[in-house]
Amino acid sequence: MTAESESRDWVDQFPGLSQLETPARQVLLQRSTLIDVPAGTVLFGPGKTAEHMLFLLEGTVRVQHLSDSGREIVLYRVGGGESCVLTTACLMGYAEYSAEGIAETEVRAAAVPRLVFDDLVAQSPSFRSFVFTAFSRRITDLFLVIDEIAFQRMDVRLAQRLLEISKGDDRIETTHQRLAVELGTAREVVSRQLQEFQRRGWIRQARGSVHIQDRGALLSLAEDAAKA
Amino acid sequence: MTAESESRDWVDQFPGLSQLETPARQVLLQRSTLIDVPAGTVLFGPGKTAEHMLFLLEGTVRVQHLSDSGREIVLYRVGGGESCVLTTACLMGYAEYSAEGIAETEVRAAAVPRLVFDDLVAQSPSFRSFVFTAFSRRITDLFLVIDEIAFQRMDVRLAQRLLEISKGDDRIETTHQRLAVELGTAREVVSRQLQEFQRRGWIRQARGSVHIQDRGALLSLAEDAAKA
DNA sequence: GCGGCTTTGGTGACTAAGTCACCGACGGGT
DNA sequence: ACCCGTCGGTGACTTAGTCACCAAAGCCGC
Repeated sequence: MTAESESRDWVDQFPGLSQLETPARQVLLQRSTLIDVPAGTVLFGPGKTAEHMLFLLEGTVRVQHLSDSGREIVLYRVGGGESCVLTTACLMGYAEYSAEGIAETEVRAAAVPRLVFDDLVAQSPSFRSFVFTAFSRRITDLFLVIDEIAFQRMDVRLAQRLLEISKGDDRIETTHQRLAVELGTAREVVSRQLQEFQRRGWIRQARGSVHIQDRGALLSLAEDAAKA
Repeated sequence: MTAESESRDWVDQFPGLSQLETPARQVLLQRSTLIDVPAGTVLFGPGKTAEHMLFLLEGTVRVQHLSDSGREIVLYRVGGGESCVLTTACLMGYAEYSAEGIAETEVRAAAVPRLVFDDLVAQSPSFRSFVFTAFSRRITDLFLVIDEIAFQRMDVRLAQRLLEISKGDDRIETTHQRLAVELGTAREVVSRQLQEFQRRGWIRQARGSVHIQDRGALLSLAEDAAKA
């Protein structure tokens, strides 16, 4: 597959755009730019104005909030086949970013300029639907995040995150501090929970990494949420 | 002012729609319906599909989330001159409500049918801008809610809420249980904090109400957030 | 290879918040 | 007057967050 045909096809990677009308699809493909950025790049953040809407093709972007008090919390992740509504929000609307987006892996994305985005929203019913769907999914997701922070026990949340981050692989490369930011808690709390997990034989710890030993046990703890 | 001229003018109550093009304004006015509902009405909630977008003219709507575990938390309020993006989200997009909206006071609103809404988004640049602004404001608001729940002390949050709810009047008609739902915490926690406030002479309690005695003290506690 | 530095993780002691179980007081109804 | 549901108070306990440190592991320059 040549680079050219690849750049013609990226729209197909978005389930929400499968119904996209041919003219709109043409506009999207012709007036967007493919970009590649290395892991760790800050894609957007306070003070940076967005002039493009991003459609993620590969990789994941972590969106986190920096509180006034200097603490951080991970809000959500955007993966391949999704668009980043936060850039959309700032494209069209209101104020600045109050959160930053960081490439967790190498990221490939299609950048759509502001004016093209606006035009597509006006012209294409299915593009509109895609955009609003993304917004409402994000909002209901945030409701769940709030719920989790307010009412869920830390051990359950930590187990969920470990499983979520590990994605199949049993070895997780991360520090206690980073896990604390994931959950919006303190490093000591994570350290103590991990010790307890290790004591029970569910994980093994090493400097800078966690090794899952008993995925089933973590899973059943993580799913306590449902039964409660 | 007759009922008719009043129904022609409601668009002016929305700062975000001041730039609205005349044809769009006509469509909005002619194809919307004014509704009045008494306090306590559930405007939307799980299982109810929305066929209208709501523009609030008078009153406030409280949006709260019901967690699986049966607990609740107040997410935000929508007041006069604002539109309810959650209904918008569900109009256009994805899934069902995961939250419910309750009229806190008597509410007057303009209801815009789904198709008219879609049409306006397509036709009017400034309507688009209004809608996206509302979405992004809501999302950044939710970020702040998350931040508050995760990192703010309960006494500070309670003081903030008391001031916010009281809006000038020193007498607040509410129960400890309701305040607990506001903050997503337990009733006992609220009771104990209120006792402490009373001990310090900041408030006076009575069954079903709280009387603010020292607004300044509450305010300085509430603003601790900034200095920390 | 050594000495200092930073990053990472461990720990105890304490405070804040949430949970559980229970009680009593108030305020309508009938 | 009595019953009952709502409202608030309380003690005992668990969980989470904070603070102040410390020690071990990697890193870097020399």
